[in-house]
Amino acid sequence: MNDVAEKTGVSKTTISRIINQIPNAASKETVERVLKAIDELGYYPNQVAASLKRTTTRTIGLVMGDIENPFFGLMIKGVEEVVRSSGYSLILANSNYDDALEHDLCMLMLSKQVDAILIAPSGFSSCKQYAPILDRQTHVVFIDNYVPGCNVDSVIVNNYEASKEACDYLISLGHKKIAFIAGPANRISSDQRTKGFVGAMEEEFGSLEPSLLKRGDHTIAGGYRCMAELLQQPEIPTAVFASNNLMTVGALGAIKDAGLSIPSDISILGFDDMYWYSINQPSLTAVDQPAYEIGQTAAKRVVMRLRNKKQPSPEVIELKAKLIVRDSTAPPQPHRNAPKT
Amino acid sequence: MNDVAEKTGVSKTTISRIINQIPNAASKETVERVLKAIDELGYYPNQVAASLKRTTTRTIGLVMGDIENPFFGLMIKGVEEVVRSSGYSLILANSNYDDALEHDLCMLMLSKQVDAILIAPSGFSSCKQYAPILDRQTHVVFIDNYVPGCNVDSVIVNNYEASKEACDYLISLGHKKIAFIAGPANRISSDQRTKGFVGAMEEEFGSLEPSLLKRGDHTIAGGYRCMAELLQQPEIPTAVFASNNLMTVGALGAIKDAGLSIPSDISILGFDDMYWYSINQPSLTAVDQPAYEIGQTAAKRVVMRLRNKKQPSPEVIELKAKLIVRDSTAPPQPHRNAPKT
DNA sequence: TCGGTTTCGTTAATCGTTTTCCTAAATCGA
DNA sequence: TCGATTTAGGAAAACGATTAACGAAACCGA
Repeated sequence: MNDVAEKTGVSKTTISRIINQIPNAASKETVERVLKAIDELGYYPNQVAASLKRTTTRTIGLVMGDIENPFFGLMIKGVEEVVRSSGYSLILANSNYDDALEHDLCMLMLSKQVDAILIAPSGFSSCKQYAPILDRQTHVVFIDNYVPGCNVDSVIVNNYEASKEACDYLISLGHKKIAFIAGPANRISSDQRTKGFVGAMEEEFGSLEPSLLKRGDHTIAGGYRCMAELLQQPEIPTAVFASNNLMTVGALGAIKDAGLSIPSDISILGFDDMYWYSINQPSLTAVDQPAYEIGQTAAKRVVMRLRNKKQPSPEVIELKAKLIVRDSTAPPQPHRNAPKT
Repeated sequence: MNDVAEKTGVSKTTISRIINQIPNAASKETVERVLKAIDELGYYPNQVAASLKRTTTRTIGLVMGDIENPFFGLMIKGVEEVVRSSGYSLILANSNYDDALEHDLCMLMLSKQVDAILIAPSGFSSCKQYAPILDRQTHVVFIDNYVPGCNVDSVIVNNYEASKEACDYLISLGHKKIAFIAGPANRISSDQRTKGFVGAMEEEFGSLEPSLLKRGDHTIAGGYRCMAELLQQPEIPTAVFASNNLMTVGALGAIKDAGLSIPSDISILGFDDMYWYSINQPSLTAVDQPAYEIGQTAAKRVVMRLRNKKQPSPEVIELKAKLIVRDSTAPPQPHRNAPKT
C-alpha cells in the first residue's frame, strides 16, 4: 500500500477509500491513476490488517461432525454457496462427533474472530456446554440439530413427523414386525426420529417390542451390526427403517450377506435420500432431507444477522423432509425365506 | 490482554510469552497467576492481530471444483484432518469448475494471507493462468490434477495406468466393443484416463472406433446422456467404462431405464470407488482412487513446506489407483437383449 | 462579496498482538 | 570477590490496514 502511495503521490487514506469504493473518495483522474498503479504493482490488500481494524473478518465458521458423509457434504455446499456469494469466506472444521474437539474448534474460530459460527451440534444434551461460545458477541446458528434450552437460531428438519410418516407408510403396507435402527440417543435430531417411529408403532399396536429397536451410531458398520442382530432373531422383521444414510447402507450390506432379497424377504426404508438410491436395484424408498436447502437456509440466516441492525429473536426454522416411495418397500410376503446362516 | 495485564500487574510482553509457551518466559508463580487471570477473565487471544504481527495466519486454503462430489468430500476430509492436527485452520471454497471464479477465490485467499493454498485445478490447460497466484510467496500444492508447465507440488493418481489396466481387464474378459465415457478434455487427470483407455484399445485392436468414445462432463446427467447415446447405436457395446463416479451413476441410470441387466447384457466399470458399490445389486467393479490419502498427502506436503526451512524442489507425487473387480463385469454374452426402446 | 456546501485530500491514531532491545537481579565459576 | 552468564521482566516499535478529524479549493446562491 505504501508503494502505491509513493508511486502515485497520494495518501494511503485515499487509496483505502478507492479500494473500498467509498463514494466521492477521489477525482476521476486520481482513481484511475491509483487503480493503474495497483494493477502494475500487483498490489492486493492485506485482509488481516483490514480485519483487525474493522473488527470483522468477513469469515464464517462451520463445524460439522462428519464432513465425509455425503449428506453433510451437500449441506456444506449449500452453506458455502451462500457464504461465498454474500462476500464471506468459510472456515471448515470436522469434529468427528467429539464433544471436546467440537468445543475447541469453536473456540479456535472465535479466536480467529469469525463473524459467525454454524454448528452442527455433535449431540450435547444440554446447552451448558455451549455457553462459553454463546456468551461472546459472535452470532451462532445451529444446523441439522438443535440444543434444547439454547435460545439460538436453529435450522432443522421435521424429524419426528417425517419419521412417523415413514413408519406409518410401512404399517399401511401391512407390516407389523417393523424394526428400527436408531442413531445416538443424545442427539436430538436422531432422538426425534426414534420417537417418531416409536410413536407410530405405539399408536398402531399399543406397544413396541423392544427387540425391534436397535441402537446404531450413524456409521455403516453400526448399521451392519444392528441389521445382522435383527436377522439373528428367531422371527426376523418384515421391514426395517434405518435412521440415517450410512446405517441404511450397512443394513443393506447385512441383508445382502444374509442372502435375503429386497423387498420380497424384507422391506427397507432409510432416512436421508442419496443420489444413487433411484438407480440401485431395487431402488430405495427413503425420507428425503433437503440437505442443500438446510445449508443455504442456515447460511442465509447468519448473513441476515450480520447485515441487519435489528436482531429478531432466535428462531427454530423447520424444513420438511418427505417420503419418497420406491421399490425397496412392499407388502410383507406370507412365506418368506429364512436368512441363510 | 490489557485487562489481564492490569489484573496481574504484569506486562503484555510477559503474557504473550506465557501464552505462546516461550521457554523461560516467567517464573512459576507468575505463570500461574497469569493463567488464572486469563481463565477468570475468559480471555482468548485475537488471532487476527497475532497473524498481522506474525505475518502468518496458520490458515490453509482449499479450492475445489465440486465439493458435493463424495470423492472430493473424502479428499476434503483427508486434507482437513492433517491441516487441523498440524495446528492450521482450513478455508474451503468451491469453484464449480469455473476458471474465473477459481482464480478469484485464490486471490481472495491470498488477500486473507493464507499460508498455503491447495488447488484442485479446474482444468486450465496451461500454467499461465496460475502465474499470478504462483508468483507470490505463498506455497501452492495442486491436488487431484496437475498443470503441465507449472513447477509445483502436485498430488495425483496414476490415471493413465489405472485406466489402461481397467480397460485391459475388460479386454481380457473377451470384450471387443468397449465404450468409454470420458470427462472434460482440458483437465489433465481426465485426459490421462481417456488416453489410458485409447492406448489399451489401440494396443489390442489396432485402432479405436470413434463412436465408442463419448465425452461427458463429470456429472450424472452427462453420464446418462452419453450412455443413452451409446444404447441408441445399432450394435450396442458389450462393456462400458465411465471415467468418474457421477458419470457411472448416470450410465447406470440409462442402462436401467433401457431395461438392460448388468452384467449379462452389458458390463460396466467406473473410475472412483464409492462406499455403496459393494452393496449395490450387482456390486460394481471400479477403479479405486485413494481419495482420503490424496487429501492427506497433499496436506502433509504443504505442512512440510511450511515447517521446513529447506525447500526441496517441487515434486509430482503419484498415488496408485487400483482396480477392484466385483460383479458388474463379466465376459460378454453371445445372445444379448437389445435395449427396449 | 460572503458564508455555506461539496469535493478531494491529508495527518495521525488505532486495532491487539509479537518481537526487538533493554535492564536488573540472581547465579556461577574460578 | 569479580566478571560473565542466565533468568525474569518491561518499554516501545512494529504489522498494514481503517477512520476520525481536519483543511484547502472550488463551487454556488443571494
